[in-house]
Amino acid sequence: MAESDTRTPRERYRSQVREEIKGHAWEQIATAGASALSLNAIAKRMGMSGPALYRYFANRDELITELIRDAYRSLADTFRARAAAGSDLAGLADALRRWALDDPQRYLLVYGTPVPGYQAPEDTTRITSEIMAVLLDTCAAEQPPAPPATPLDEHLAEHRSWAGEHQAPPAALRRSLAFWTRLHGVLSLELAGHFTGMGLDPTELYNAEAESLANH
Amino acid sequence: MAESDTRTPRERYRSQVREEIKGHAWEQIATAGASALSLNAIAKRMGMSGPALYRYFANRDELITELIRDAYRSLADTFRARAAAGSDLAGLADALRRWALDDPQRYLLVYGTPVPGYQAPEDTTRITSEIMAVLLDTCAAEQPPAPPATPLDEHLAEHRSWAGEHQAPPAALRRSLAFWTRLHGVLSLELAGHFTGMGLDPTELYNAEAESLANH
DNA sequence: TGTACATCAGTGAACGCGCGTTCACTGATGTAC
DNA sequence: TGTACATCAGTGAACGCGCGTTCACTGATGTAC
Repeated sequence: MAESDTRTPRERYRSQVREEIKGHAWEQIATAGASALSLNAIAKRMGMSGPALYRYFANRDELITELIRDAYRSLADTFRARAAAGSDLAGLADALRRWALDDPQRYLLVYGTPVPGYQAPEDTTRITSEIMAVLLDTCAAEQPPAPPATPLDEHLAEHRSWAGEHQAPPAALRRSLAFWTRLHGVLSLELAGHFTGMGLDPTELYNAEAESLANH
Repeated sequence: MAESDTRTPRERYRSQVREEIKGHAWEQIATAGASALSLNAIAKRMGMSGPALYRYFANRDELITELIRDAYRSLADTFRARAAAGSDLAGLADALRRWALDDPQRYLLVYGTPVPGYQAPEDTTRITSEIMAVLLDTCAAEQPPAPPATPLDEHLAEHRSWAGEHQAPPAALRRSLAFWTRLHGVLSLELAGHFTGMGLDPTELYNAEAESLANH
């Protein structure tokens, strides 16, 4: 595992500071949201002057892009690790929920209201494909008995480019998408605070959806 | 219908300008998002000086609060109108989707990433109750035959404060929540742009969810 | 091992900008007699 | 119908603020001989 680090000390230092900057960026996002992210404020907390950060990121957008990319990556890695450990659909649902609740602002940066005018880097769609591939694998592996065909299956049979080269049957495509949209439905309402004051536990809702997806 | 307007000309003028301000606020939100809403910018577009707006709103937060309230109200009114016209569950799903797509930023202001530090006015929970009441009525009215009891029903039986005085059976509570979370799931992913590049039509997903809710 | 040079991290001053918000004021509109 | 006064919409100047970003610079670190 421990490969020798062939980078020069300067290169190591650079990436170390970059990581530190990103760490402070996440802290700031956690308390004030992504729209309030400020390079000057990060520098101040690091005990540096504002312009110093421009040695590490070309500008504010590049930093945000990097944070978004990392967020996508961490979810994809989480999913892959779970699947590699032999997890079933319910396990993936659990992984998604933990990932979201572990750092709500990270979830919201990816799945919340898009920053207007800002467009995500293109490799995010590639990472999304990775995530969907794990989902498709799992859905295809544990297809429940006799899944009835639905009208949606027809549409998906003709629009399956998002599944890439994956050979999943229509029912698996449909289940993957239902997994994705239903669980995000509970999560996004929960993280936006729409269950507070309703006097019920979103976890119960989430688990019920996950279970219904696993058995249905 | 046409009640006599007992307000003085000045009062009428005031509320007219207030509405005009809100109109420009929505335009601005539509193009740059809620976080970029600026009183000065609104004033400039109206051909007024910045401080003039303080005759109509105490500050920026009060304006945003008013916009959020209006957004909630418009959805509740839409729902009630549909239900009053004898709509079924599928009709409500359609109403929700139209309302969301008609003005995505209005949807996102209510159901998107919350503005950090800002807390919604308390009467929004009351309006949400109105919306849920319409949903519960509809679900209770067209209960599908022999709905099987689920573990979630137990939880909801003990946590039904959000349903107010509504006497809906457990299955109706469950169906209402599923309606709410599943349709928001498709909508929020769609409006955040997570289906672009996937090569499928979110409308098909949405309709399939709506139909599955109506028949199941 | 020591010296000469190049690289590069970080600083401090400065730029223009737009923001929310206050204040004292002008001028038009409405009200009371 | 006309005059005196009060109300109130809107202005312009000013406040302090923090933002992203540039630039010329210092000083430490690494490299070549």
